[in-house]
Amino acid sequence: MTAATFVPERYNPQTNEPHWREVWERDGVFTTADDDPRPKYYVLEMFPYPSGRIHMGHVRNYTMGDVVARYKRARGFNVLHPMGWDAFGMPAENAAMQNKVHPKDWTYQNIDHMRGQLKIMGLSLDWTREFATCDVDYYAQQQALFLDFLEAGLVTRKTSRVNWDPVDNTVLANEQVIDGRGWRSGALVEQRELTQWFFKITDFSDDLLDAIDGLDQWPDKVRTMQANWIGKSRGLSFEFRVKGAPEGFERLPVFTTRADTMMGPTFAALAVDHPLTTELAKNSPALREFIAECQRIGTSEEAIQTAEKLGFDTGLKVGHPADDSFELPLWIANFVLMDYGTGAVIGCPAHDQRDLDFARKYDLPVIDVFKPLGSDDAVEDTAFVPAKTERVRYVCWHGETDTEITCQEAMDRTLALYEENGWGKGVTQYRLRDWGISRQRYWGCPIPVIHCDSCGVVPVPKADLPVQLPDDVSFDKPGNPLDHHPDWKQVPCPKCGEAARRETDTMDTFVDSSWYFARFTAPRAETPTVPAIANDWLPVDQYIGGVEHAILHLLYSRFFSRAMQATGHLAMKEPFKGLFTQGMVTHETYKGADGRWLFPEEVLIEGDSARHVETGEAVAIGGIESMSKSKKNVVDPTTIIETYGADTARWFMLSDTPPERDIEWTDAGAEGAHRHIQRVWRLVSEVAAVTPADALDSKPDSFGAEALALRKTSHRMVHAVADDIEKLAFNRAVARIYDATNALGKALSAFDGQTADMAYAVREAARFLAEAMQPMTPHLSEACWSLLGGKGLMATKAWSAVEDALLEDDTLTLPIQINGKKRADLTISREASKEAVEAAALSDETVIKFLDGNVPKRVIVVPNRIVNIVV
RNA sequence: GCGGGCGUGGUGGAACCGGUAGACACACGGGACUUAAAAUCCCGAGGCCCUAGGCCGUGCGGGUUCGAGUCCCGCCGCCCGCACCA
Repeated sequence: MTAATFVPERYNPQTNEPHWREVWERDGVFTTADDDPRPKYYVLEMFPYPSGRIHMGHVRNYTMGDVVARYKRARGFNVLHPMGWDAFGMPAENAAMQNKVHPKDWTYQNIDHMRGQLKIMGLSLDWTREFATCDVDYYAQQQALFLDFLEAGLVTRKTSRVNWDPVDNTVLANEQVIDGRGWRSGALVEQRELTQWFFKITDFSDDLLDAIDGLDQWPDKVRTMQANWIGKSRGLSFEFRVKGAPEGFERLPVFTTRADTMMGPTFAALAVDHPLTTELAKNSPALREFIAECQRIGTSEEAIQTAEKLGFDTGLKVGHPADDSFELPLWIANFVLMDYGTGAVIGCPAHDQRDLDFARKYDLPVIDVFKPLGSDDAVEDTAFVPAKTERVRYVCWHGETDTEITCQEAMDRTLALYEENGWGKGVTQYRLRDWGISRQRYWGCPIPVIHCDSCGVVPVPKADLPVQLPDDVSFDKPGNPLDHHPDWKQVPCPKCGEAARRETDTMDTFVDSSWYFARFTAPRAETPTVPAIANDWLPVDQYIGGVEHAILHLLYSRFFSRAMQATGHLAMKEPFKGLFTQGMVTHETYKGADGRWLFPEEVLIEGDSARHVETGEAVAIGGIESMSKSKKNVVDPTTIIETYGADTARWFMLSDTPPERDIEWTDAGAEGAHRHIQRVWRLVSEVAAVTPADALDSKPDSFGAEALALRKTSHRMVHAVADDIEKLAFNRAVARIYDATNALGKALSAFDGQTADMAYAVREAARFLAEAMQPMTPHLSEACWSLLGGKGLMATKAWSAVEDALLEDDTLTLPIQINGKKRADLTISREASKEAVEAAALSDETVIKFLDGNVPKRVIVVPNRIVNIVV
């Protein structure tokens, strides 16, 4: 048979894919042993919340992780690649309220369904290690960790504010507050102060900040965001002397990062929840009304900072720390945060935009402390906020006039002056706050403590763990079901034996996800970790997930590693050695004539316009946005996999778009991906049919030009794909594979079946193609491998070694520029000296023509790169 | 508001350290095969100028450099996070 007469069968993913998954499962190919002598590699994708169905974002995330896992396995590593479920959280309780289904049943049903969906993706996961964070076995160990942290002094109780729905009598999450109202009741939200549990993450502020330097396999943007979140700053701490203050409030601590503006404040302001504000409100109905109004904004910093600036003049005056006779009016302002600094600020409108907006609104004076060099313009509606390193002219500065120094110098001098005179002192401040973990909800890990009237807060003895969630709960009334449960909280005090009450708060679900990666190393252990095993596997070599977790989840996990180290559960501080943040999956949006969103399958696209599949009504094509249920611009992975197979979905997710960027799902793209799968199968089938099965058993002594060219392409492809996968540049690997596929196709159509060198090159190219695609399209590759007579499973095969001699050419083509513009090409030996290259370039016909008799001023030769002739 | 990121043909993108801008793919157009269609294969293609050839071109405006998509300064647009969504 020849290539011309061979008619291949179409590749059928519906039969092939389940077959290979069964083989992998039968052979336990992806079950990981801890005692395997090979070097360990731990690859982990952020585990999913069991919402009910997997979405395309999961497909993308898990495909990327799987490529790394399969590739590393081929490179000889003992790979740990587990999967679990981030299973506690609000949606289960919402489902319970709406559909009368128990959160536990809802969650485990969702997990069962989603596990099935993940399995058909062909992921190389060790399912024997699976767990859900709502498994009693998991949260029991989390409670043990809590008790250890408590004992180690890493846990504290203090008050903090929550969004309170006065109609439903329940605490609201920030996302449940919409325009200042409760999402269900519509009531205006209030704020309440509750005593809550906190992890003392601020004990590690400096360490969490300093250690960012060592996270050299993390994206710079995430490192910057974490550093900014911790927000270490050096500034001036001083006191306001409050004239006519209520008793105990005569002196108020204040902190400012811009000490150099202390010559120009025009007001002082307190947070709405500052103790003095509360005190003054006792005798002022107007202030109480003002506070209530501010509190309707909610507790999120975003809402507070974007709200219109509001102020209330207390009528009190405070003295400037350097000159008590310089008096500033004391205001209450809604943009001052109680959580940062001391909840009191000194307002210098000329050099802070918020202060300026506030001053303009309430007609407060604006004093220019400094001006840009060469300008005498006074600030109008834009504050002048130069970088600390910028030189500016200080108009009037402690007796000096027109001093030109940098802001940093001015700050240093102010600090020194204040310390000398006892007006204030330099202090270091952090933006980072302790981590409040208390949630007034049912579906979370119970906090294992007991409140006793005589003994106070008593930890649950470890022997009494787990504190299990009761199953018999009702969601008929709002609020925390644990709190209204008839008897769950009634327990004797472990210390004195008297009647006491269980803590009814559960933990923030971020706690669950802050150590699951450690639990995967010993998922059934009766302690949180088995340190010897955990330390062998951790840190996670490559962690992959969405950018939306760049700060909180990752910072909390970093805290947990430190806390687990302090309590003897782990030996390392940093949980994730390599981090990759992938982009989202987007899709076009569609709206019907009545303005309702439409699912993509309801829409028929015709050129630039669209209409409804059934009704034929005109459909408006909207923007390309992140897939979301609310906008219906979602594509169900299961449908895609049923239509095209998992390999097509995987291939599409890796093609074209760089993994860190958003990818747009299009039908055309999916079809294109599928065509490639079919094409590879066709080519490999053809190779199997037209070349002898033993073609690779003996290597020909020499190769003709075409065979050599094909071999160069295949070897370079395997080499480059390996490099690209190491760098997680999957889209580049895909482009390389397309290239090699095209080369194989061309070689095959010219192949007459006679020459041994070409038979060898073609077989080799086909095997390399199947092999390089294995991490991405594992089912197809397994089928190709089998067809080509490969021994054993592709999934367990070692990555092929390439021949270095085939990777580089002896000659290369250099571009020649004249005055920076490309004018000619020069083909020359890779080994040629600079002088030889220069001589060859200057004697080039085109170059001579362009020089037109002019003598080059300069010739720049960058070896193996470029020649630039300057005339 | 604050913090972070991104922006290159009709589209997704490539260009590794500042060195040939547009690899590879999608969509499109033309051709081959076919009774026909699908599938497949081949060819074409950033824009402008009449061609040889040249000019312009990486969101916009400046700058540094022999040379800028890449570095610097200033804008514009879009996206993510903001501590109780996960």
